[in-house]
Amino acid sequence: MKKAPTIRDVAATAGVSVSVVSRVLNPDSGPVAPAKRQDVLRVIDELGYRPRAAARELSAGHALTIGLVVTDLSNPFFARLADRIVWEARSHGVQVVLMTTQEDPHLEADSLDTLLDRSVSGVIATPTGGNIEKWARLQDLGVNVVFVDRTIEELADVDVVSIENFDSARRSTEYLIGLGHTRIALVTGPRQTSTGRARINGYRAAHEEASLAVDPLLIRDVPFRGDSGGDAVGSLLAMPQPPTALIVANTAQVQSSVRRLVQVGIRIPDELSVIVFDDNPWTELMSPPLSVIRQPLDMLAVHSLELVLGRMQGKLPDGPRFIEVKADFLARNSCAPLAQTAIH
Amino acid sequence: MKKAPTIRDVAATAGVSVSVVSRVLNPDSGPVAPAKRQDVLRVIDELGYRPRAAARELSAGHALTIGLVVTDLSNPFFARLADRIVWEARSHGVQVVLMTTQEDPHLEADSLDTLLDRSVSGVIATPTGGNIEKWARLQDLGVNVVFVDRTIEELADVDVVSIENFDSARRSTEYLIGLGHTRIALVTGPRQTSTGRARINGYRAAHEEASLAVDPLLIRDVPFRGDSGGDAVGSLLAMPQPPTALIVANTAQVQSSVRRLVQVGIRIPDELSVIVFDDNPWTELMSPPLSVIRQPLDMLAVHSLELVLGRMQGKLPDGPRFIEVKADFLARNSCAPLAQTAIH
DNA sequence: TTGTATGCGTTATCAC
DNA sequence: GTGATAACGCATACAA
Repeated sequence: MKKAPTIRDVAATAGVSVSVVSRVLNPDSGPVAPAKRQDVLRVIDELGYRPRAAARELSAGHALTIGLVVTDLSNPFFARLADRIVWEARSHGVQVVLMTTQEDPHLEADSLDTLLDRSVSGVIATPTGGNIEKWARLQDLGVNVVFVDRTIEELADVDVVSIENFDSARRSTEYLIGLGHTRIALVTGPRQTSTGRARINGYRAAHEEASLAVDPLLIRDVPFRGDSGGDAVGSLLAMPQPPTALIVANTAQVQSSVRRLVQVGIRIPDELSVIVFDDNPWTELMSPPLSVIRQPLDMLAVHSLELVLGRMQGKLPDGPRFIEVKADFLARNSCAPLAQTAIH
Repeated sequence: MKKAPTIRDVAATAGVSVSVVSRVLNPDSGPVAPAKRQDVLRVIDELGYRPRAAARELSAGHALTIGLVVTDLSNPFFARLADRIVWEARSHGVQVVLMTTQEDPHLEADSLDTLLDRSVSGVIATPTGGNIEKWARLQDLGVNVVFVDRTIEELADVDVVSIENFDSARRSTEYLIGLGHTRIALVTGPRQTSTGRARINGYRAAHEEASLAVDPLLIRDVPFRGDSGGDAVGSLLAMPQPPTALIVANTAQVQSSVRRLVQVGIRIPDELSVIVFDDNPWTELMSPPLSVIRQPLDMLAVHSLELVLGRMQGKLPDGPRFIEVKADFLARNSCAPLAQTAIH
């Protein structure tokens, strides 16, 4: 177990001073004679020298690193988001430290502290909704914060990237109304979240548009964690006058919801039309293939990274940005006109 | 945008020297009077002081960080593995920097360099198979390396955690043979990988045991990336004498393989019995629910983390460890006796 | 028990 | 063009 060479080793064996080596390492930091540059580069290669990140960061005051704070990587939505972000970040030479919160504000608080210790220059996060002061403090310390998928409205000055929640919910609802459904159930995220509210509003808007009353009992805002989606589905199906259509707009609860549907053996779309918010490949493999609102998480990833990096390089105008990306509705075979819907 | 307080700020406002502060920060590094300790702790809290990681690492010579190198987070197997590892690591106070390789040795090489720069004290990885010297160098520099799921046999002295590949393949094959099948196809990973070979051997062993000849054309070792699984399935189904059973033992290719099966509309298990290596929840949601070899990635995660941490704390005996965890076979409804299998 | 001084590896400032 | 040298923030050996 030998120890890694330092800039001094390079300087010594190349017969120059550390300043010269540093300058070839950071090309724009000063002049260096072409001949010496070659020498130094050769030695660097020979010795396998690599500058230590810790030293750089200490000197620079901040790290070429961003924090990625998601709730849970076992949710394919976040997993794929993370995948794209890591990938995109790499191509810009920035590392990603990953933290998960399990939707728990305490764990989130922990993560934010740690990120601060690391002096990351940016954070991409799906906030739990708590820790307002902590997020503010982070920003105050010069960390660029970008929220993705959700947001915290109390927090000014933070960039946000999300899908068109209102519109997506409205379109799905319209589609089902167009099929003749009047009792459409909605399983969505907590009302405390921006996402949850926007989707409920979209659902409502579609009803108003069609002069349809909405039965509040058909709207279930459930937590992101646990089996809440499945439970909601169970309870909806047990209603005296059950819904003939269902929209699962809580991405984290799609799997649990669908599992319940499969378990109770309800026939889709004959007995129930179904639309889910997801972009999971397996929705296509079911029978019938599920109609989905496909979340373009490539776009989410690209935009959020663009934002942090842009901020880091100071090449973005002041003032928070709000980017909404369109989510496509993909009709497959899980929805049918009400006419052919059996009576329960 | 104010700047974060340093240890000096704390020392000053607490009316002590930096060493005292440092000692309360690192309890076992020296004595400090109870009264002063309280003072310092109070000031730390008031100022919201947190030690900077970069400075600590520079001083210590290494970081309380591990690198996690996986091929691809859009593969749920790795996503969930990552989730568990991050979770487990957090509870031990170590951060995780995440990198993906896309199965590309070049990207992997890049990642290893970066990890070196960061002076991580440990790496958990799913190696691509290349970069032998680089892995060796990493170890030589004192980085604890743990391979998970796969391994590189040329590399001595590295800890490995994997599932019982040979046994899992053998049991699946035996199960199908027991059902009367004699033409069992196997889609697995590249023969260059330890995993791929072990699974082929297991498959072979089951055949020998039953005095059954193996048709080499039924064994398809395909890459981890791309649609190779689907293509293999297509080609298998097009054989003059197609298989009556299929084992997809390449976790990364399960989705593409199953998609193909769904596309061609083959009836499972009537026309084809199917077993896949996976632990993905959606396998249960299909009709019929797929029989699977369930990879206990909780165990993989826990063990690999235990190994790196154990090495980091020097509390593990010398010499490489090889941990194999059992994978359960879960019979669902995608396999049927040959008797009821239709003639193609 | 406490404080002072030095080093960790780099970058940046400034003389030369 | 180049080379000392002082930060950067923390830990630590050593002196007090």
